[in-house]
Amino acid sequence: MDVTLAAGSAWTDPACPVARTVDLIGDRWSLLIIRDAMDGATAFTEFHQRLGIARNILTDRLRKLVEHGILDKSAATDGRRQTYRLTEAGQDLFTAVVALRQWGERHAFAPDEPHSVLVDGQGRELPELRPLGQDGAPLSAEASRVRKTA
Amino acid sequence: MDVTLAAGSAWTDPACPVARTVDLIGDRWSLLIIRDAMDGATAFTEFHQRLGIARNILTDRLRKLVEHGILDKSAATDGRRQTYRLTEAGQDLFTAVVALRQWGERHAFAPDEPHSVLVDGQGRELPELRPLGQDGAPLSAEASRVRKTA
DNA sequence: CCAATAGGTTGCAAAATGCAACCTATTGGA
DNA sequence: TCCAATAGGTTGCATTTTGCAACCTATTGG
Repeated sequence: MDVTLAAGSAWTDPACPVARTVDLIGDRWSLLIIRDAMDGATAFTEFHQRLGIARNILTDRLRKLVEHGILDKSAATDGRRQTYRLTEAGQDLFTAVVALRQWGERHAFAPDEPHSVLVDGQGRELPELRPLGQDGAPLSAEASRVRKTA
Repeated sequence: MDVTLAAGSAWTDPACPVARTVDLIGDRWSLLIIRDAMDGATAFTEFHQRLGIARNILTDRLRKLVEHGILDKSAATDGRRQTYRLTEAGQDLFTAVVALRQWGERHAFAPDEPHSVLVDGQGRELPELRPLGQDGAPLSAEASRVRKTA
């Protein structure tokens, strides 16, 4: 596998996986495009209507997401449509999207404010995601640390 | 609790917790500031040096993160320093940071490329985070759906 | 065969970002 | 006691990114 950012641009912090991920999808729109793709959107117009994003920016973001191996672009059977689908790497962002969603539910809404809910096949809300240590106990930021590369 | 964006600006998608979270921390720097705060950074200069961010932008991001209840600002015992600490809401972003980190480890590095590693108190790497259904089985994006608010 | 649909591109204005110089308060040491 | 260094900003200006609206081309269904 060969992973690259745009030609002529460099990683913000090459050794840090968080920074690399932010470099790839950390703008105002990419994650929402991915969210909608997970919710079934596949066509340009569909993303445009759901998001209210400017068309030229959407073009650019879709191109970059394809470039970065997160979306796959193909011609639909209907010859005028293009189909954008999540690659395996794109689907693997599900965990991150769920984590951001659950944080938003807890901290970005007033207690009485309604919001959409992510449910499983049986219509039940998902349990809260939490990092665990190797021993299976919940792990906090203070109880962990970043081991720098040699 | 009262949650607001900047005065004069509106949520990109008010009913969606993912979108609200992105509105709050979805720019090139906020998540990296939070990452460094989790790694022990507390002072303006410390963030500036670790990130290589422009000073005026750092000032702006720190102010917004404080405004949004993610960081807390206080005068240090050393009268010239300010101390920025994660609030409870800020610490609660740990799950999201871990999810983004683990995705980056899996998809933003070539197999032989070195990267920093997050370890628990005993120096052991964390297990991979995965969303589960109420039944405890791993849940994929396709097996879930978003239930819109009435 | 023609209007509607789909997926763009282009030009220009507005906003966000980055850089470097400057400013003020506190501090520690000679 | 004073003064250079430290810390945390602010300001002005250039560059980059974003947003809006108009335009373009190919395909489709009636």
